Amino acid sequence: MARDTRERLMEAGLVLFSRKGLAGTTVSDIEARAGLRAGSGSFYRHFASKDALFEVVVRRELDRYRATIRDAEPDSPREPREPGVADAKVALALEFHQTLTTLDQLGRLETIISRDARAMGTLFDEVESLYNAALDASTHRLDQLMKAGQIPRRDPQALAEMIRSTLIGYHLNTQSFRRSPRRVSPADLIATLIDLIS
Amino acid sequence: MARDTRERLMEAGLVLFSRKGLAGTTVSDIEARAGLRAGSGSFYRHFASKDALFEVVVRRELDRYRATIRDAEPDSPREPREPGVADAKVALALEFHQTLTTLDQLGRLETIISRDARAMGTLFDEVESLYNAALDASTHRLDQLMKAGQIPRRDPQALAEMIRSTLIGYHLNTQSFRRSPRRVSPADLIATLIDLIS
DNA sequence: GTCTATACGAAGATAGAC
DNA sequence: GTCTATCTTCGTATAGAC
Repeated sequence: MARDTRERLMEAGLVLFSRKGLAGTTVSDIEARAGLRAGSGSFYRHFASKDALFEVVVRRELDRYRATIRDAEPDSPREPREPGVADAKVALALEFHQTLTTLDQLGRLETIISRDARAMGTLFDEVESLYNAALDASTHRLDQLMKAGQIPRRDPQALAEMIRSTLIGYHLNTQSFRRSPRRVSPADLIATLIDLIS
Repeated sequence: MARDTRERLMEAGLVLFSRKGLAGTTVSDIEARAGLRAGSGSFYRHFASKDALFEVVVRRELDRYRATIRDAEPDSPREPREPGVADAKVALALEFHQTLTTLDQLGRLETIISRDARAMGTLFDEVESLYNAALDASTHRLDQLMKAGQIPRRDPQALAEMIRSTLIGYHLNTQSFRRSPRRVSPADLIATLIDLIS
């Protein structure tokens, strides 16, 4: 038992909520997974209720999400000076790849959201605004690339939405249907996307 | 009470399973929504158990899905003779629009799948193969368009996967975050997609 | 075919020993 | 801080009256 019990309970909750949903997860399940005796009320020495744990877990994942985004996006909007078209492609590829990685890391939160959005209460609004912020940032970046003549001019908002839809759709698909030999790799998808945009 | 009770129970189950999941839905909920007294066991005069209803409901939606696909895709792979590039664009737009409509109609099954895939047992495999069949059909169509010189040549499989990801991602996004004035309409999305492909 | 009433078990939650 | 034991609530499911 390396980490303390409260920590293990949160980790267990995260996994189980994403797998079986809030209603489908019992406190006994959580105790068992955290190394406690299932059915003993030991859980309640650490959290007031199952719902309380749920909120704590979701909030923490949300904070992690924010941190990941902050890290991925340094405060200064790096504008490469005199960038070539190739640079733009590389930058876009990196950005798309980063988004997929983030989605992977945050997969559990993603799953919890799609499953128990209604149980999340106000936290749901935070997720939504975070999502919209990311979309706005993407729109802005695409707009700049267009103005710089690095990619053809189109409706930047529609394009941003399309790209985000693609990445999220791909992510969710590979989550639901985990085809063993994935027919189209993330690299292939991104390459196609870049090819189309530029 | 226009339709008979069994029918109303199935309808109620469909709605509630997609909203709150299998575990989150109680038989009493279902009874109430079907116009029966909640808590009376009247449900059990029509179905052996909650799980039994779940299977029946999912199977019926699956059959509807198949029927929708069959209707949307006439048996003869209509190959327009001497088609212009404009024709190809129109055909693609119609196809994408059709896909979004289907996803909308089948939204509840979609939600149930993403929520309770594990509870679906062998039905899940049927959904997956259906999904893959649709993807293969799309790949084939794109390949033909490329060979006919109507759209630029690319990896048809990657392109098909990308398009499908986009449509599903868009659909799920607008489901989860129902922004009232949708920032990018389905038409905008499709237009962007077509613009990029051709 | 729906109701009231109820048996039964599963799950949430608490008390108190160690 | 975890355990055993227990209480309570709720949900599944059945029995039998109407």
